Amino acid sequence: MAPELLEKKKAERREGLPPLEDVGGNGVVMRFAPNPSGPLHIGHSRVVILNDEYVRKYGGKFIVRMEDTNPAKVYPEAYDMIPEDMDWIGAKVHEYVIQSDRFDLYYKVARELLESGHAYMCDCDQDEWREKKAHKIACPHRDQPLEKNLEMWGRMFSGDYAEGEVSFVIKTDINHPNPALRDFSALRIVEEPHPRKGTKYRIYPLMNLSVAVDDHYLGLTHVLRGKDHQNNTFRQEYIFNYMGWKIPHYIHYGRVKIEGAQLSTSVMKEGIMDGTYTGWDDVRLGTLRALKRRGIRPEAIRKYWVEVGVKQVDIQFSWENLFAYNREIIEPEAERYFFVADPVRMEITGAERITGEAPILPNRPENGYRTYNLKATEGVIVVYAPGKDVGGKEGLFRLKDLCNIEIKNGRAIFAGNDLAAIKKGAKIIHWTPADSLPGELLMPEGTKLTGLVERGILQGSGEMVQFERMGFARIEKRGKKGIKAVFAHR
RNA sequence: GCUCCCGUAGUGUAGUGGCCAAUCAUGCAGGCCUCUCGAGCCUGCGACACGGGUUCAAAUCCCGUCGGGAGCACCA
Repeated sequence: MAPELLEKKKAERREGLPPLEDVGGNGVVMRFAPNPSGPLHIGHSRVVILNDEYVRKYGGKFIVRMEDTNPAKVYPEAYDMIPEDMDWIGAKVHEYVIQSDRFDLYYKVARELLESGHAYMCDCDQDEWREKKAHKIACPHRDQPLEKNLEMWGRMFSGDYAEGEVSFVIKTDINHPNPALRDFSALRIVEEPHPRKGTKYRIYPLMNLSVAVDDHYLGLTHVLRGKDHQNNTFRQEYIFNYMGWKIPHYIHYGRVKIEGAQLSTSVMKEGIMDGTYTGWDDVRLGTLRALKRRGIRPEAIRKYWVEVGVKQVDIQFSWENLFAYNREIIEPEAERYFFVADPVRMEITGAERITGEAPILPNRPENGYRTYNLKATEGVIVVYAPGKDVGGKEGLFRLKDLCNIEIKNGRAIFAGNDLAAIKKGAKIIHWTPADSLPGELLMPEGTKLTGLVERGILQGSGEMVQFERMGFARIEKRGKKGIKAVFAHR
């Protein structure tokens, strides 16, 4: 028998995203529909990446649609921040659409729905209406004649009603077993001025109307949305069916639980206002701006979400896994330096001169070395070491890439340069020469570590560095007076 | 209360009836390495929620239980 037949066949492991169904010759048309209430955060990035990946894979069009049909939730600067974030994350957007430019279209469709008997005008008390619906009871307006609906429609537009007094309701099935799917409002009065349109409009669509209308008129073929929209999809399907439109493929992905970063736009906004946060790129926030500042590469975020995929399972976001992908990207190019936090001054005796060198990039020695040439003044050579490593401790230590020292009775004595010391149990620590620069390292919790950084960092130019034995960091400021860096991860 | 969705190692993921005593990544533990709490190499740890059924055969199909999530707004 041929040997290959004896071997166990391993099933091919699927790479990348699962294929999309029913892709036509012109590819796909997909959308990302953010509410412009603030900049994008890590949660948004999932659907952005997924859409972008599919449009790249199949060709077609990626539309970003600003869903600003609730003036109270609009943060005007977001109209500019979102495209910036899309660019940073590396998404290729073919078209931007703003819903507040399309009110007339929503009115037109709503009017058609009213005339075809699939909707009604209702001025019931909101609470009573909801209560009736919960018990499968139709409100008196549900079956009123078209003339009456048209009359109320006209009065809504002419200003006879105040906010909250009337709404345009789409009929579904008042007896539907799923209470979430019984008749729903689709147009309501909003008096608050719109950041882009001022007081031009008073009648605002609710998302189920505007989304259905736009998904149709923008020609969407496939829509990715969170599982929390499942019922909205069912509601919108009523509109599609009433209008005789072809329904795009709606694909629902599971909820993502993200811990360890602030994602609530309102909390972030408030915190920035009152000074709790330094801005939208405060490292404690989960915004893309904050991640950028922390040295997280968009490619790592992309890889992470592609790996997670589009399943309906709810998942736990893993910073560890994201960092692992990021590390893979930055590790080869992050220049190595020593940063000593909480430095302890050490006076090494027993040597007049100590020299050493260390590669700037361990895997690319051709990129050069940091060289150390320390000379004694009045019999001592001064270096600084991390308080947590040497504070109050004794024994044999290896100053990485320099020499061994023996700490005894609080004094440091030169102990040769034999690497065998490591085998004998000498703890490897990092250190910094006497002429080092002040350094500040901003940690993800918002705290700052202060310490010393070796001068060689001034020769470097890369954005990302690795402070050996501490982790990767992004350099924000580099100058003769010192450096400021933001911690990324180990 | 009603309705919908989901349930593979710590985390994410592959797997749609036999090739699964279950894939890959990450994590963790140990080892190697003339020097990092980084990288690389090697070894190990670790999962089909549970119970029935269908079948010669089930992670994969059916039913039930349990567990998780979502919705029932004139927010998105």
